[in-house]
This record gives sequence, structure tokens and C-alpha cells, in this order.
Amino acid sequence: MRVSLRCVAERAGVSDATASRVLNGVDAPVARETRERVLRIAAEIGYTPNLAAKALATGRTKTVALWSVNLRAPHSSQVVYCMRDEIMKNDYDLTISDFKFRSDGALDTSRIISWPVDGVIAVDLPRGDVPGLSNSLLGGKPLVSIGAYVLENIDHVYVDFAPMSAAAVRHLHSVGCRRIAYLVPNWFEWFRSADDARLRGYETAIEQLGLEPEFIVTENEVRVAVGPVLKSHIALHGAPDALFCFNDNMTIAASRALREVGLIPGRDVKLVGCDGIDDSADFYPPLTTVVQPVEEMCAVAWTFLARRIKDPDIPVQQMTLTAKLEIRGSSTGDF
Amino acid sequence: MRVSLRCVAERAGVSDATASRVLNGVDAPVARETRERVLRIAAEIGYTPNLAAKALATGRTKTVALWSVNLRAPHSSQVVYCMRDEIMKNDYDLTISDFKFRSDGALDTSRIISWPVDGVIAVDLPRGDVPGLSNSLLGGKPLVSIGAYVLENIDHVYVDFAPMSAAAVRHLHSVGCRRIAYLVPNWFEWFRSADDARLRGYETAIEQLGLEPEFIVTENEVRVAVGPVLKSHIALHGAPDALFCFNDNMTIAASRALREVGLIPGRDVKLVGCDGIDDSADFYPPLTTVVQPVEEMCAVAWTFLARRIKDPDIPVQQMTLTAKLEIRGSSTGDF
DNA sequence: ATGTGAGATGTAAGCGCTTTCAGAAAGATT
DNA sequence: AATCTTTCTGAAAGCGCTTACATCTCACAT
Repeated sequence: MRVSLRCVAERAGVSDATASRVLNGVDAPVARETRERVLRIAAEIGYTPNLAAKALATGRTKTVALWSVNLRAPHSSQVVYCMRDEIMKNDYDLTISDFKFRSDGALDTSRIISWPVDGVIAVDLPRGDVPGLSNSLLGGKPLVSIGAYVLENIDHVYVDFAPMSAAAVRHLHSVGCRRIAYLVPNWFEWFRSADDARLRGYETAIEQLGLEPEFIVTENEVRVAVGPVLKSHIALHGAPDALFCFNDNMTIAASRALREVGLIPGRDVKLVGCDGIDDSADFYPPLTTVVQPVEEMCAVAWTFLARRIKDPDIPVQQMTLTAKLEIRGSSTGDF
Repeated sequence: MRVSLRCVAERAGVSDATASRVLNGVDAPVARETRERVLRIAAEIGYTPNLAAKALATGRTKTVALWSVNLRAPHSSQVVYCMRDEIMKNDYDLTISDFKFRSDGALDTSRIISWPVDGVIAVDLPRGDVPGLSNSLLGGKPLVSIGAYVLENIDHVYVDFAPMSAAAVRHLHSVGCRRIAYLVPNWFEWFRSADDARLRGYETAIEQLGLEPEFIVTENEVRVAVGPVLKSHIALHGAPDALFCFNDNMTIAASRALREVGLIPGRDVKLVGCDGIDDSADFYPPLTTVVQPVEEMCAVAWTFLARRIKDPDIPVQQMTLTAKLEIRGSSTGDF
């Protein structure tokens, strides 16, 4: 039998109500003596409140859900952990989940809706078409999204890759590259339709420089798929001067594949990736990468969520941040 | 106003009890017609149960907490994600949290205890001295731990590094290394006292081979600390033939530092790491590493937890698994 | 007819907590 | 001394759900 509020109350010789007042409201009018007695006894018998009961009674939990597409992806986990700090700093607790998809492919939101949390932060929401999602409320729960795709009508922190992917291409051009290919997963068509900013930046810059766009598209399972696709592309068309990669994992996989066909990554083929994973500077060659302003994203997201929790009726909040290009050996050849 | 069970019941013209029976018990005796009506209406008005209420009423949630030291560490996240699959495969839900420490340094377990979950799986529990933890119950909740340190009296899946770290040392010896140093974080003293199996394996093998043990100990913050420490060690004592590294992150950081002092990792200094992070094969040189049998660990842990949830009084369950040495270029020089 | 039991449903208590409301005690004000 | 405040505390309802237990209705055997 767990120790409940009533246990504390009984031993202290007060009613549940009083015990509850002591254990929660700092401001509640309770005699100093009573308060101390209750606190002492609670500590003595090791009382911990039953959160389910508390949630049921109050409708609040001081907990938010952090919801991510794929926690294992380095970038998601960066955001998730930064967001976690932000949330805990603000004295909320959190629970982290992957998105879950139903068999029909739709996002399964039921769990989030049922679960006793005060709000949800969604990292890299896949597209904007979450059923039941409207106006920053997911089944009545405040929701803020963080990601690199434009979403409308919901609170959203948007990271615009376009300027920096264009900058990356120009940078590659400036170090002498003329055949700059975009290495991208085969959600490609989808990226086109979703107006992916990386793609937009790439195409804009390529055109401005008077170059030819070139795409190397890999199968879904990225890490293992990059090698074969890249190698056969090279066999057919020869190697490009440079690879602009959808993310750093692809850069790393590409790097290995290049070596396997006798090319030195960073020398023979320059490399730029995206996201700035933790190992990027320690990799060999050190990776040039377009990093997202993770801390700022998280801080803004929290602000948005806190505001909406306080008042669900405020207008939609959106903010656009830009990424940053970190230049290292993999694109300069200097390592 | 959220839609509640009662809403469904009212519209269907039945009592809450009946509605509840329909929505839960597959076996409950409800007229086919009634059942269908209730289900239809529930779907129509988009009913989702209030988990807090459910948890309060039943004392169960079909949810387990996954508790980790540092989710961002590659190894933890491997285990966490594998464990996640295992849990979801068994039709449970999960919530993931980092360990939280109180200001006095003790583990803060209150949150886990209060939170409505049926059990907890702790990944890499720091030592065994969790207050309130006894006999696989954490404040009355079933708990299973997964990790590389011996814990007593609690359900535990133990990964024994000793045989494989000894094997790693012998392997390095067999490719010609004679000065094989152990690169380890400065929790070192602690590892000694905790009888760290990596260390034990290392020391055993070194002694058997008649070699001198050599330690390179880094400051807490591993990723940034490895470089300076390793470089100054080399400046003072010259470079060892090989580095046995506490984990793959340290291998990667070491690798960079070696290059910075003009040594080629994998050629001039052989490298073996631990954990088998996702990028280890794609790294340059490809990393030799001692991998843990993550899937098996998770499967066993789930079995343990499921059993204890069903019956909290069964005797302590423990199992020892061994790691596996994956040999790649960083130790053979062949890349 | 009568009894029996299975099947279907409703009633009500209770899970552990918060919170409104009202009442008691104590002090302040006239 | 009577009244009014203020301070403190308890009673009780209710959050949304489950689950014994009670009830009622038939179909069927006797």
C-alpha cells in the first residue's frame, strides 16, 4: 500500500484538505505549527503524491510531452536534449516519446491526447497534416512545433535552411567546385512538394552561378543506402567535385563510399553536410556543416508553449530562425 | 470540455459501466448491438480515455518508464531505442526520462515513483546505491536495470566487458603492439572501486602478456578533454602503440588528437573502443570496438520486467551477457 | 407453471487528490 | 460586552474511470 495524502493527514491529526494545502499552496493560510507537523510527517513516512490523482483533480500536471520523429537521429536528439534542459529549467517535467504511426500511415495522436500533460512540443513534425491538429491545439492540448518545414496555423519555430544552403553552394563554388551534387534521401519528391528549404537554397544558388543541378537520391534507409547509390552514380557519371548532403550522417556514409572508390573526401570531392552533429569537428576530415541554432530554437519554443498554456486563445505564434554555415576541412581540403 | 466516457454513454443510452465494458474488456458480456452502438458513437465523437482517471481507477497504466543516465550518449541511446521497440512490441507504452539528481547528489526518484507507470527500466544506473531501491522495487514499482556494473539484490541484466576487453588487448598484442594504454575518464578511481570489468579485463590481459599497464585519464567532459590530455601524455612519455578506449567517443576524439600531433590513427597508434556506436564502421579509420549485445539485453530486460509486474514477489532475476569484439581497420591498420 | 441460470445492464462505491464553502476559534474594534 | 474580522480547519463534492454487486429479462428444463 502506497502512502497517500490521507496517511499523512491521519498521523498529523488533520484533514486531507489541510494536508493538501500544506503540501501544495505556499500561500494557503495554515498555522505554522500545523504546517511544520504535516511536513515533518510527510517526510518521515516518505510521502510522494500520486500524480494520476493530482492530474485528475486539477487537470494540470506541470509536465510536457516532447514528441519526436526519430529520437535516434542525431539532430532530433540534439533538439530533444536541449529542449529538455529548457523545460526542466522552467520547473516543468517532461516525458519523451517518438511519434507513433497508425497502420494507415496517419500519426497516432491518441496517446498524446490521453496522456496527462499540459502541452506538447513536437520536433520535426512530418508535414503539417496532423489530424485533429488545429490552431496550436492537439485535442485541446497546447502544441508547439519545431522544424525545418513551414507549417501554418500552429505555433511553430521554423528554421530556414535556404540562405545557408545557398551559401554552402557558393562556398563550394568559391573553392573551385563546378559539379556540385545534392545528396538527398528519396523522400525527395516529398521534399519538392513540401518546398524543402535546403533544396530551394541549393537550386537558387546553382542557377545563379550558372551551374547544372545534379541529384543523387538514396533509398529510405539512409546509412546503408548511401554507399551503393553514390558508387553507382560515380560509375555512371564520374564523380562530382562536391557533395551537398542532406545531413551529416549522409556525409559520413558518403565519405566512406568515396574512399572505397579511391577518392579522398575533402580533397577529391568536397563535402558539406547539415545539422552539425556532435562528432562533426572530430571526424576525419572535419566536417563543414550547416548547423541549426538549437538553443535559440528551444528557448523560443518554450516561450511559445508557456504562453499558450497560460492562455490557449492567443493568436498563432511563429518565428523564423536561420541556420549557420560552419566551414571546416571537408570543404576546404585543408586538414 | 473534453469528451468523456459519460458523453459516449449518454448518447448511446447506456450507463457508464456498460460503455466502459465495451471500450475495454473484450470478454465482457455486452449485447452485440449495444457494443456496436457504443463503439460507433465513441468513434464519432472522437472519444479518447483520460489516462489519469484510468490510472487512478485501476492502478495500472500499461506504460513503463525508461530511465537513463544520459540519453545523449550514443550507447545509452542505442539501448533506449532498442528497449523502446521491445516495449512497444509488447503493447506497452513508454515514457523516457533522464536520471535527475538532487542538489545533494543523490538520485531523485520521487518523480518516477509518483508518475503513473507500471514499472521502470533503468539504463546504466550509476552504481547500485539508489535510495529507496530494494529488491527490484522502486517505491513499490517494479524495476529492472541494464548495465555494465554489478548490482546486487535487484533485477539486473549485466554486460560483462571483462572477457572482451582482455580479448581486445590480446588482439592488439597479436598485431604487434607492446605499449597498450587504457584511455579512461577520471571517474577512474570510481571505476576501480566499482570493479569495472573493462579495467579488470585490461589489467588481466596486460599482466598475462607480461606488459606494463599504462593509463591516460581525462577530465570529466570527455569530448573536449581527450585531446589535451592525450597530447600532453604523448609529449611527456612518447606515444603508446595502442589505445584501448573506454568508449567510441573517446576513440574518435583521440583519433583527432593523434592526427594533430602528426600520428596516423590505426597505423601509428592502433585503436580499440567500446560500445559500437552507429558510425563506427563509417569512421575513418573504421573503428574496432567492443559491442554490447543490445538486442539481447533489451529482450531479457523486458522478460524480467514483465514477470515482476505480474508478480512482485518472485526472487531476484539476474543475467550476465558478454560483449563482442568487432575488428576493423583502426586496430589492424588495414584500411 | 415454476424454477434455474445465463446474459445483459445498471447502481454505487471508490481510486487519491483538490477546492469551494462554511464554520470554529481567536483576535481586533467599537 | 457585542460585533466584526481574520485566520485556520474540516466536510463534502467532484475529477473520469473501473468494478464488484445487484437487478432484471429471457430461454429453457422440469
